[in-house]
Amino acid sequence: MARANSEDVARHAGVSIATVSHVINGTRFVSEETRQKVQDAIKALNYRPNAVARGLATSFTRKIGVVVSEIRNPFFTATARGIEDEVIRQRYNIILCNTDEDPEREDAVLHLLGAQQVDGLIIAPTGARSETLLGLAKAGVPIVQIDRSSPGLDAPLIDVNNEEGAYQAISYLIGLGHTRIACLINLDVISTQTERLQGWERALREAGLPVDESLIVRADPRFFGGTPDAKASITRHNLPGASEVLQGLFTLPQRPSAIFVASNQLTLGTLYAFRASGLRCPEDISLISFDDHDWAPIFNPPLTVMRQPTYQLGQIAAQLLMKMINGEAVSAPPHLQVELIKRSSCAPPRASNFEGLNNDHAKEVSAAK
Amino acid sequence: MARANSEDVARHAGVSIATVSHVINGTRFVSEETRQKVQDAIKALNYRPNAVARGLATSFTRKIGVVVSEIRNPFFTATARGIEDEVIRQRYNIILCNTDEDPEREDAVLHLLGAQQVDGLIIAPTGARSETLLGLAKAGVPIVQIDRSSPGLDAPLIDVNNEEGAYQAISYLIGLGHTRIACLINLDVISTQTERLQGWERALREAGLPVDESLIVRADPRFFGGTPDAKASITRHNLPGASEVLQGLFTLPQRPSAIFVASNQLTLGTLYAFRASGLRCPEDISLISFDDHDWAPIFNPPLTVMRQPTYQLGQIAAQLLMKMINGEAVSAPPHLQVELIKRSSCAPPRASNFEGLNNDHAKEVSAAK
DNA sequence: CTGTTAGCGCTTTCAA
DNA sequence: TTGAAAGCGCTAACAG
Repeated sequence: MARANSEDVARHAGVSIATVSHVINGTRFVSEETRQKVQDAIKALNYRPNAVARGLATSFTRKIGVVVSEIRNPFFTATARGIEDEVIRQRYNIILCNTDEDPEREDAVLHLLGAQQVDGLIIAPTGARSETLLGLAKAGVPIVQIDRSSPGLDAPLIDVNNEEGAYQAISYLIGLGHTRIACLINLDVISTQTERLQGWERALREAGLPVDESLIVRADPRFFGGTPDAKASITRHNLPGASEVLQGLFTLPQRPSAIFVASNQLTLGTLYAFRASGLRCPEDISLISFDDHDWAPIFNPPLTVMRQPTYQLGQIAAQLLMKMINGEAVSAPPHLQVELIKRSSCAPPRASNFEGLNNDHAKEVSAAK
Repeated sequence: MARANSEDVARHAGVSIATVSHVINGTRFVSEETRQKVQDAIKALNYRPNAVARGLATSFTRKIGVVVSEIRNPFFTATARGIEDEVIRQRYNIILCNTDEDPEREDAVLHLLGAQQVDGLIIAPTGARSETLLGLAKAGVPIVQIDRSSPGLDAPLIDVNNEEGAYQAISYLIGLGHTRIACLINLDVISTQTERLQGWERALREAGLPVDESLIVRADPRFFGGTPDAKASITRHNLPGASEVLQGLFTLPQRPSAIFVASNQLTLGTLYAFRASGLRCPEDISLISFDDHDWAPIFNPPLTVMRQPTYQLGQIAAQLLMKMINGEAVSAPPHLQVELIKRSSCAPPRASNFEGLNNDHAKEVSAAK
């Protein structure tokens, strides 16, 4: 049962193929009578226009590319959902691709997306400069960047006020009385991470606190925590590895009394490390992290976080892209705002943190090895 | 800077357009010499074949549709990732669509996908019979179902042994000494839910335990828990609503000593309800639920779950679909196996569950109203 | 108010 | 070993 095409419809309705096209697209006047005949024929033959043929003729394919590092990262999951909800209303589809922060894979998917003639692109670029991406831009493909920006690319970026958000988070901790606040980030080729690091530093400086480089810790971004699933294909390091990074910090003579986690992918690993080191949160150490999680409010302790409007971020990116596709002028939008959600993982530091207890923990940790 | 097409390449290389096509696709012999000229021209012009034109000519678009109810459900997120990893190797892309378990939206996305001439479809269908889906199947579009099956559709289904998994979960609880085990499910038009309910019932019967219908509770499947994000557009009920459903159960004269949650979307809501009712897990009530979460191992208590191989499920579905697209014969694959992950949310029931403590809780709850 | 026709960029017979 | 040319299904001048 081959699908009918517009010629079949035209024949069935006794009109020309052009008329069929025009009643479908409402692109020129058609008398009520013929319009009805065409509609009937369409129904009778169960005709569905072929978007591929249309795409070839018009150069509009009604598909956009959505490129993220990892769809399992809840940040991107929500963003992708926001995008889809937005574009589906205009009968657009999204082609979803993952890069794993790997410039090679990014390159590969961009080539495919280019070949597919997507009408536009929403991308969370890897940190690396991408000639392929620049080429797409030069070829006239509308592009919107999300979360971070790609070197050399002139395309609107939808992101949050990372520097300010981090500044607020650290200031909150300082207000609680903390003076040694660690900062955990992942890849520093990702602009969000460096921006948040800057916010950390500015807050400390403005408070007249020392900026101790040893409190900056980097960990593998591909760590998602419990890894209940088969993620071996993309996971370089496993659980103990991520935990170890933090444990080095926790056995410092002057252990930090609080930790700021700049990446949602690192939060679970941090919580694991607390547990492995026997640190209680917030009694022994406070925690504030970027991104909320649906389990955060009922975790023990409920997590204080910097929430990002992820779904909305996707929506806005999609709205902007659709405008660009429609040839409308667009202006660079302002940062979205992060929001401090105070729950219970931050508390004033206890005096004991800096004395006996700290040493006890250090002993426990060494004993565990 | 318009993109070069095969004609440009042909001209530049001094050969025919047909030859260009053949060197690109390796579809007939071309002398080493001309092949080289073509390759050079391709490089010089930075030529990229247009997949849309190719799709029109060959009727293979190298796109497959992936239809899930909600990409933010971690089950589908992982599945989608498994699919993408699998198909990207064959230079296929996925078009991702959400249905929200809404037959109308399902219908809409299926129409779009059909128009886009996808080479195949992987779908977690809503419970409703879909003429559009059946039409696609009849039109010869290869289809693989995941997680659940659509009424009347004859397409391979990749799922887990739901009935058996539920049976194992309940048997485990019975082995611990539980006799009143509640079963929380969502939409009973979804086959996974009814299958798990059947497993619950069989385990009880085989153990000679009473099957008390009042222990079967249905809750809104669109509940994701803390909803840190703007999900208003798809969420019918809010937090208190979901919690209430459970609280009715917990104030029963003979409160269950354990609860089996048949949907990962209901787990967070259950944990909220525990908290709201002042029930400690596992001291007052045991919990076992379908699907693992990355936060489950470090939750308080660490959650005992029935883990599903989600990523692998996607991979297998994609492998099967690619075979179908390539015209290979495929046979219905066996169920994937769920795995009981024992952590700490299940414990033997305490005598007090059935006496004083129970009434205390009932009082607390009524007092709270 | 409607029909004819030339593409869109590629694949694929059929010839040579 | 290669080329010419007819589509794939649709849109959009151009004509009437």
